[in-house]
Amino acid sequence: MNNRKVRVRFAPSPTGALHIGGVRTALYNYLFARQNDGDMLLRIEDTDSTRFVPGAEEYILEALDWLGIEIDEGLRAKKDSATGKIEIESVGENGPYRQSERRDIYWKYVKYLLDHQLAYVAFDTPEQLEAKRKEIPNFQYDATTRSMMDNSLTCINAKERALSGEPYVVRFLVDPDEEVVVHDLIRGDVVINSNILDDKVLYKSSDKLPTYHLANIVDDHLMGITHVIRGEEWLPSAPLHVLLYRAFGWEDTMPQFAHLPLLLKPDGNGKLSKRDGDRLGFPVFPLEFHNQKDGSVSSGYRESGYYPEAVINFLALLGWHTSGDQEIFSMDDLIAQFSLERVSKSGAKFDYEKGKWFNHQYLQMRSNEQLAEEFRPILAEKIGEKAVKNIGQEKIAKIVGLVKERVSFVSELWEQCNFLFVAPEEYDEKSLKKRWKEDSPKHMKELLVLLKAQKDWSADALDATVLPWIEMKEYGLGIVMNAFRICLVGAARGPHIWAITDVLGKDETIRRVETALKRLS
RNA sequence: GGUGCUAUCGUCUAGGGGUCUAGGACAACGGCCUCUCACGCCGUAAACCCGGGUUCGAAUCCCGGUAGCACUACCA
Repeated sequence: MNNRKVRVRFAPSPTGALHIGGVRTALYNYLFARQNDGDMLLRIEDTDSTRFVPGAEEYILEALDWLGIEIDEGLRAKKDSATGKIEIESVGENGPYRQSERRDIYWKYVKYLLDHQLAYVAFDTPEQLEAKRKEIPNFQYDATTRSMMDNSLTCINAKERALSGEPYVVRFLVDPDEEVVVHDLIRGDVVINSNILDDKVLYKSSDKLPTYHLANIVDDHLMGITHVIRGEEWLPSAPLHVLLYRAFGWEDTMPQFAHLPLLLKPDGNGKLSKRDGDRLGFPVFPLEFHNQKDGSVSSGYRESGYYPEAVINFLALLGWHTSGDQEIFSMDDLIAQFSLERVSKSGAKFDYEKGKWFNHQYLQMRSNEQLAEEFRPILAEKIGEKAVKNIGQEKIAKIVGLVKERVSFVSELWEQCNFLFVAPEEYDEKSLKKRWKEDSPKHMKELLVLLKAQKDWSADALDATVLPWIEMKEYGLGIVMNAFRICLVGAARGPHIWAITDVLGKDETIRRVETALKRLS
């Protein structure tokens, strides 16, 4: 058991977009697999056909692909090099990797349980169960109640009824008064008395599919899964899973469990939900999702301008931390340093502000050339493709380098540097009030003369011309420079003034001062 | 209601009997830098849920309480 190759799986349900909490679960699985030279599998758990959402599978796979979470076995995204469209490919010998395609496999195991009196057939309809729940407070289908229900334990002709097509389910027969121990890698031993467990439905004849619990155990066993790393919401059903492994006689190869703390709402308490994102204005999904079932559109981190590395880094630290002070982790850092033992036990509130900070960090690490490339489409939208071409990548990179430290997202670049591409249309009132003085027009007129005569337009040369003049006239550096800045930028903001004149060039600089003089005198 | 899990600054967390007058990061606030706005740098404020016990000594171990969360489906 200890010598087995580490194999973990991420097993989402295709019921919609992949929630950010699910992404973190996938990430931790991936980190654990990579760290131990193991395999990361992806299996689709679609045993509830009624909840299937078209496109969800593709979405999940594409999201993991975008984030750099690689799948070794099972279903994964394959990008068509020609069209860029995402296709699904299946790799590995243990398929199919979609539970709905594994019907035949499961029946064998259901039969085994039935044949060994470890499970039984029940005919109670949902309505009857509902009535029972109303009739008896805290009703539970278990050792204390199964004898009064309609099942193969209480009727003689169960086989005939089932064969005749009467709908039935198969329930797990849970023995009472047993202390079931679940060893959890994060929480230690969790002991639960089997009395509180109910006889879970393992299989329904209506669609010939098992429920999650049965399919999950059978697949994990068949696929050689060694570690089950999943959300804390599964902890209460873990004892049932242990019992199932035991029933099948698979205890010696039963995976180890690790139940991850939940991602909580930023405000108040409770699990982070899609609604919270809508309400508070941040995405809870990695990619934008167009729900084909209900037509809704949900925003995604990718479309909001996040870098996958930033999302990974942010998510990794929501529930896990090293003993040191390191905050920035590349995927390789995480693989090297991650450990399940250091995962927190308590839920983590989702702090969107910190997510922004991470993106800021990663944006600063990018080269100006890279950023210029990313900024280009936005710029083209603002000033036209032709103008962008005329300016050239090199100059755009230079401009981006001037302002990148002020932004967290590429999309914020435009508002920080628009004045370097387009002359100001109007002048910010607040800036004028504070920085445009009575003498400013006079100052600007004199400055204009100086600028026009200037041959060397380098920052140093301009500095050497303008500063002594201000000093000699005793105008005050701040007063002149800020007025000058208003002429060029339209407000009291932006990079160093000589960086601006450098980008603008002599002609444009002079033109802007003249325009301002005309409008502000 | 039942069962389980959890509990350190507003948030993510470090710490696992003495080194804790509790460390880091985000956010907040203040200062420095400076022609502006940012960035950056420096600093300030900010926490051991409560009560018992064990111990010379408890944020740390134990018990109880409280609170929060999760689960309690022919959903996953």
